[in-house]
Amino acid sequence: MFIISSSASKRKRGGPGGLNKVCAISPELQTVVGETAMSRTQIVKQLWAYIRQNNLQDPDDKRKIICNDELRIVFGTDSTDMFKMNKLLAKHITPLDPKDQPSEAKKVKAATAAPQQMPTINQNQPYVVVSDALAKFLGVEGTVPHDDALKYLWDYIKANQLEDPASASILCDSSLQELFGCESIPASGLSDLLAHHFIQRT
DNA sequence: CAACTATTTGCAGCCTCTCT
DNA sequence: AGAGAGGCTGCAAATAGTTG
Repeated sequence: MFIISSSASKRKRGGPGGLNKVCAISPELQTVVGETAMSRTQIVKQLWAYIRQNNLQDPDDKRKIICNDELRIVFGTDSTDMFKMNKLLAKHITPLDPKDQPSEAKKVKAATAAPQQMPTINQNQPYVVVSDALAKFLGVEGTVPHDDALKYLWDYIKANQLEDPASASILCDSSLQELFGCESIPASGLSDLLAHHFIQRT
């Protein structure tokens, strides 16, 4: 967080690839992050969300991670730390078919085109005014950070075990049915459905 | 080929503010 | 004015692909 604000001018290089490249996720790791393919950064993000959700951080040293049964299968150890975690993650991340990569990279590249004209990356994370139904679901008064809404939704889905890995879909409980108006939704379409509840950016 | 990209928390150093 | 306390900022570490 501080790195971006302090040295944004210094960090002009890098790009859509690297850690932002979408990779395939092993079945073991899929049970934790709930996706079949994600970028490394997203995987790490989801993993930390999972760790917090299940209180798997060592109280004495929050960089250390105590593995539950699922993480033990993934990492093959009872405990690890945030640095080793990235190393162990590499075993569960494999590059997607090269044919698929250009389009994805292109998409991100297009989004970051003309970087000299774009002030900072933080401007891509505005607050959005959400529908009453979503505001009620999230427990907010009407506005919410765009990314946090999706994150909260995933946290809720995982907490209530609403994922169906077999069909890569999400089973809607009463709250989600009220929000989305259907009994199940494809995991890949979650962000699109969520976007329907965004009224305007602030 | 080095730098950059994202993510996390702890630690060190610097700066500012308040109190004596 | 000097000293102490507290807050803020930046770096460290791992990962690998992309870019200049």
